[in-house]
Amino acid sequence: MYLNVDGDDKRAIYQQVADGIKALIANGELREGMALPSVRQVAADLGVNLNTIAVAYRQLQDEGFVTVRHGAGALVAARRPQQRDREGLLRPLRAALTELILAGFSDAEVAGIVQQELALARPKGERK
Amino acid sequence: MYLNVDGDDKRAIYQQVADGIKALIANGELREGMALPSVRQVAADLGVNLNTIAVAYRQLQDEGFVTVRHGAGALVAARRPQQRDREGLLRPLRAALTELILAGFSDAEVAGIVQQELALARPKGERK
Amino acid sequence: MYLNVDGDDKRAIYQQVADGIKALIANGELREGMALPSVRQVAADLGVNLNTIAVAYRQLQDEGFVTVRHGAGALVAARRPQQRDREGLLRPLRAALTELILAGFSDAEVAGIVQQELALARPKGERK
Amino acid sequence: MYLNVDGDDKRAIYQQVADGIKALIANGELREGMALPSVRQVAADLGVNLNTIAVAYRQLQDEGFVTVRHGAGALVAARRPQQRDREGLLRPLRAALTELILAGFSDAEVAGIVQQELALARPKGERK
DNA sequence: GTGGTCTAGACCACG
DNA sequence: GTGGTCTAGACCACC
Repeated sequence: MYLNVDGDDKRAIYQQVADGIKALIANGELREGMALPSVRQVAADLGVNLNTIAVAYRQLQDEGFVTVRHGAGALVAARRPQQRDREGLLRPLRAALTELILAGFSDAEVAGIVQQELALARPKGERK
Repeated sequence: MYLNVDGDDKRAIYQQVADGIKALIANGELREGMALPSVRQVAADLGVNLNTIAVAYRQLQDEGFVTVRHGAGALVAARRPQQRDREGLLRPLRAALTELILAGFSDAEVAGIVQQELALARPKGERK
Repeated sequence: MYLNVDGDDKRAIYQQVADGIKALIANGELREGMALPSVRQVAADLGVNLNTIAVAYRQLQDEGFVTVRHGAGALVAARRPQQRDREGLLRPLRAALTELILAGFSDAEVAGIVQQELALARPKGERK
Repeated sequence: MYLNVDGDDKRAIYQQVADGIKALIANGELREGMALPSVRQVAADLGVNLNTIAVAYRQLQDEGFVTVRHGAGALVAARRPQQRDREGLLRPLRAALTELILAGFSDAEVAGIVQQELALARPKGERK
């Protein structure tokens, strides 16, 4: 279970944690129904405040990735290709691609980088 | 010159403006040496405070995309494929791709979306 | 912790503060990992507006001297001998030396002044 | 007569011009009694506004480096090791040295850089 | 006209 | 508690 927080990362700590757990769900390390580590556990492992992790879990719950069982930990929710507004989904992608373009990468290079990142973000044996 | 701010966007206003100008530079609407609209102009157009736009311009200057000449306006800087640390460049891309994956898109679909966004982010006649 | 702003100084207040903190880092009063005083604290101490100090801290963060953790304070960043373009580094030195020359100091005198200032700018026990 | 303005330089244009002329005086290219090029000439050469150069000349006059003959151009003033307040003279030096230290240079390296810059800033045949 | 700085005061987001 | 953002409005510096 690889979660970490990085001081050089501009995202808030809770966001790094939430994004990290989403990544674990995306790549299959965390599968439907599996229990997430407890808030206390994560807080201790990462050396951050309990409330910070609680906020991350709260966001994951709000977004539907996790179901919290009152007083009994959190589970990875059943996958739901629920439609999120396409705009909210594409905005971060656009910004990221713009940065790559301005950094001087060609379309082909960007496509290559994307393929590479997708390979890392996907479950090992499952190609969709 | 299409710049706008969106209340639904989670980014700060000044960040939306800065990102918007970067996008205009990336797609060639703003080319090297061209003058940016004045801080006051943008502020009036978008209906936000002068200082907010000034912060955006300052960030663009700090990042080297724009050269500001005190008392005269701001110009799009000569391009500098200056290397930024790769991590800082890839982190936002990773997060964006993770969201697409979790939204249920296959690798092929994601690749298609990326191609489509790249086409929009690039200058019309210039394919790199 | 000696920070002060001087009305006779031509630099902007936020710049004086940023430079002052850089000096404290350079001379070892602020070491890697140490917490900086809070924005509010500095603002109160110096009798200037909160935002002015916030601008200084932001510049320090942008230049990599400080890592700011939203909601928790700011820390002196781990040192990074990251290369800045030599020109930008030498220009202020050239201007300063020119002023000394025009003030009538000989090369030897200038060298002496530089040694004296270096001694003040360095940590007490550590000569590099 | 080498004067130029650089968009990457953070100083105001008029300040770059004034500093440039001071450097020419310091290194002997402009000697006591010599005529400075006309405001119009410099403005045309550098491609900047007349008023900008006028401001630079005004500053040089205020600081005593130049005597302006109403309607008849400007001359390099007789040298005057006039005491400027030491603080105002040392502040820029301190800031420049701090930046060098933070960039990772040792005392010896800084001293070497200073010697090198002094050699460039001095008249060829005259070592003081 | 341009951008730069500063203030006062408000509200939000984070830990 | 911390820092981040935004506003309104002022004044300055530069071209």
